[in-house]
Amino acid sequence: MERYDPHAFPPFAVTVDLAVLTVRGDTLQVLLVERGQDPYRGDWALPGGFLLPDESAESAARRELAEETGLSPATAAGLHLEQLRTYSDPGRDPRMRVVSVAFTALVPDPPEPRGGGDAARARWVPAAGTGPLAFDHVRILADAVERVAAKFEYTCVATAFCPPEFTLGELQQVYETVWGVALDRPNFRRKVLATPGFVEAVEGGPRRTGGRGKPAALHRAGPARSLHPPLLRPEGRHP
Amino acid sequence: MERYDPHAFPPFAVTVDLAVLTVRGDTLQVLLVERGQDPYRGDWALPGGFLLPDESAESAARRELAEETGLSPATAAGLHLEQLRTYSDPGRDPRMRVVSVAFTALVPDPPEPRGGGDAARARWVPAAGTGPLAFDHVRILADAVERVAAKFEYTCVATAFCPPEFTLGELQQVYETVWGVALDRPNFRRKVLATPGFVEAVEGGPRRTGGRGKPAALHRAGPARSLHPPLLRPEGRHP
DNA sequence: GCAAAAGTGTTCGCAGTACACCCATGT
DNA sequence: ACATGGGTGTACTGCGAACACTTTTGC
Repeated sequence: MERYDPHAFPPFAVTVDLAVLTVRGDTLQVLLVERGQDPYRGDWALPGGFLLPDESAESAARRELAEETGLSPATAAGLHLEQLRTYSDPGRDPRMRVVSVAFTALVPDPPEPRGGGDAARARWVPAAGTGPLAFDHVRILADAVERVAAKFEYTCVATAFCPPEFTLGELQQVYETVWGVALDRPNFRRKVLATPGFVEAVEGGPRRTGGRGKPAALHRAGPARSLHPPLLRPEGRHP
Repeated sequence: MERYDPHAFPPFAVTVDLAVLTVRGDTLQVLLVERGQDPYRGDWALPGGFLLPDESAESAARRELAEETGLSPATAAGLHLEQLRTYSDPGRDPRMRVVSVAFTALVPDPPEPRGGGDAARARWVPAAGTGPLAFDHVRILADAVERVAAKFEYTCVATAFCPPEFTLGELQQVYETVWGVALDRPNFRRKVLATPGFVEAVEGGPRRTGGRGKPAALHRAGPARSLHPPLLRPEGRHP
């Protein structure tokens, strides 16, 4: 930094890109928007945009998240948002040098697709096997999915995919979807309940989920953020 | 991104900052440079610098790493370098908007301090309890140290702190230093050897380390990058 | 009654823990 | 001889895997 004239630095554009993930039914889905401008006009891409002059990447990401999901800023403020990594290869944007700070957002099921804000169109698609995406977004998406799957092992973020109150069956469904494996229900249940602060029981009547079967007890996300000992994927796969 | 004129984006300066860590004896140390220019002239800071117009953040980080450590580019190319996260708060640089991509580098002990390249002076200092640093570098350093400690649990990066050939005692010393705890030697040994690809035995004569004691067998870092099951810190502490 | 989902109990094996103990070298 | 660090063996314990079983609902 010492040998540069502060007024002669090479200028870059800085953007944020968001991998907004949700679990719907038994598939992990990602929010994509259709690009309305060149380059990649008409292609699908991760939502994102330029940093404004006076905001941090985190602020920009949360602003974009609220715009693209169509949620109120108050609701969007509570969503789980986490920096993934920064992509800076020259040539990743054909127009100019763009450095992009990528984020992963985990949202509970029902935020309706809605082509909110400015994006031409927006939709949820399965995160595995999206077609080609604009820029290097296929790689960003792959990194995001792998990171989330890895984080499930030693953190409590899985509850970010669940509504405020959820059953242990729903939480297990989230794990099984993200990991793509079946888990033993009794063991999963014990493991979760044995971790202090992972989930908290909700007093009051249980509810039925799909109607059939015994009504399940409801739980809330607890204050814990990490899982000790971790909950490891059956066939330990770490790339 | 759609509503912006490509030629009217807000410009930012982009830098890389490096937390270059090593284990010397029984302390984790970080490489600091003395700033030769305002702002923070005369203060200590993490090494780093601006991105050149045609390089990625990774390239810039490796270039700076070679310059600051004074190692040959060929040697520096083999060092463990990993993106940490990006710091973008407005006001983190008093002059202008600077977005910094931070990296963590792990180097084996003996790369001599050397105030290489352009930095006025450079020195190794204990990573815990450095005085105040320039910019937000105290926070970057803290994030780097915590990340490394966490990675030791489920990856094989610890060998990056060791020379090409090392003893299991040295590897254990690295773990104990980074975690700040004592480990049981027989159990550590079995755990490491039971993980395929973590370390490989070197044929040929054993060597003595400090002279005293039984000569230890030498090992090389193996091809494995992850640890399954993980090697957990005794008092599971994850912030 | 039957299917489906929640919830409980129990057995088994293995991995991590905590040691005791032997080996090889320098002083 | 003894201190120092390397290396091996072993008994105990607790968690996770696997699976049987009971409970409560909708149809």
